[in-house]
Amino acid sequence: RWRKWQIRARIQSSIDRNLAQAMNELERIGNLLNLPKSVKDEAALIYRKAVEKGLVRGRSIESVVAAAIYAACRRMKIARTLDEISQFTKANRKEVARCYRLLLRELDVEVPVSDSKDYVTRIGSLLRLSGAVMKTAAEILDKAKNVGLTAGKDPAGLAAAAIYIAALQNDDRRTQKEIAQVAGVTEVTVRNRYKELINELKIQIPTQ
Amino acid sequence: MVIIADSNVQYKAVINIENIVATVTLDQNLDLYAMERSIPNIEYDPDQFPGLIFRLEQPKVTSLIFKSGKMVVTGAKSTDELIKAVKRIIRTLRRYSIRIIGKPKIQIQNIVASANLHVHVNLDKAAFLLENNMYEPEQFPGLIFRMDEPKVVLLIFSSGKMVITGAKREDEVYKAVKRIFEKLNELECISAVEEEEELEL
DNA sequence: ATCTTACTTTACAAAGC
DNA sequence: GCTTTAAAAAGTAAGAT
Repeated sequence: RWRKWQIRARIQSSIDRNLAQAMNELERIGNLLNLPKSVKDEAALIYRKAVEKGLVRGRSIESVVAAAIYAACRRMKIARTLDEISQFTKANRKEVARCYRLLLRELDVEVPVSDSKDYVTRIGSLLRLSGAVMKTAAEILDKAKNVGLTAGKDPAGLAAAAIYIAALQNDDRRTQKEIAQVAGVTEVTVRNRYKELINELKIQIPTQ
Repeated sequence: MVIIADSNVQYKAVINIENIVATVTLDQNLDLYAMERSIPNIEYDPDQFPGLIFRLEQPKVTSLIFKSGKMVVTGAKSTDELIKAVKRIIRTLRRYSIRIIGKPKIQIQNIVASANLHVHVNLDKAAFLLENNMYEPEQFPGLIFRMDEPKVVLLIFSSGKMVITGAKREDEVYKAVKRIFEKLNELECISAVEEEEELEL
């Protein structure tokens, strides 16, 4: 009936208004994170699903947008931590993480387990490392995963340690400090992962 | 501590009940201000939290007491300990001339347990094959699995150790551990722990 | 560099904001 | 949703020594 059509139209317009505001936020945060258009498009798709399912009610548009961005990054294999993303919102990491979990549970969005090799790409580009170093780091991470060294560990910390080793092996020494900083982990974590990788994978470090 | 050994499958789990959360209902209202005045070592700050905090040393539990006469008791490691603790709490209240009428109704709301399967668990594979799971190593090292029957949540670590929570009866804990072992085994997400490693624990 | 303390996750109730 | 309580798992973090 007319009434029903009217209700539907009203709901649609509220969704449209929400989407319009969300797309602005998405564009803003996405640009601050230097995300490619493909990731922003993917995040927009995820966000649209969330609004249509009414998941944004009672939550800030901004934190759901941030969660959608995080999910999109994971799907597109563009490494960004929840901390990096939430720093551009008024919400904290915990709130964005809460929204992310909601998206995972309520939407049919498949998100692969985060891959430390994606962080090699991320850290590598920030430090302008050579392809050779990144390739070596990726190989180290593959071996580590095969022997069960990576389970439960922060992929950013694993990638940082692998890069530290790979850089040494390729005569392009980087300090644990600079790697830790761009990876978003502490030096202690890099050191711990480093020791473990060296010992368990029997990696020889060029002595200097 | 309960050790379960099953001859059919090579299944050996060490299970520990770590914490029981229960509610206790006293059919009467309580004057928390009067209690705070007369009972020593009590915390009561209604601006911060509506409940009064009372810690019992033996058995070591903590109870939150509300003016409605309802309480929450946490920290017990067994049902016996929980019942003993509730009796002592009420005896203590009476000792400080707080009138308690009738007998308390105790309801277990949640049981938290830990278990060790003594195997390595391939979390990446489990995350891919198990339903209703979440594995976000950036956020937390354990895989979170929501089991339907018994309805509990398990935090599974690659070491084969785990946390089981959400159970309302102890047998649900044992059932859940047995079930997750069988499930992980069927999905081939389990591998033996080296004897050397086994010994160090 | 290593130690200690503390926070991440899970479930659950209570009464009130 | 938050506040408070308890407890485990393993990883990470922060501040002190």
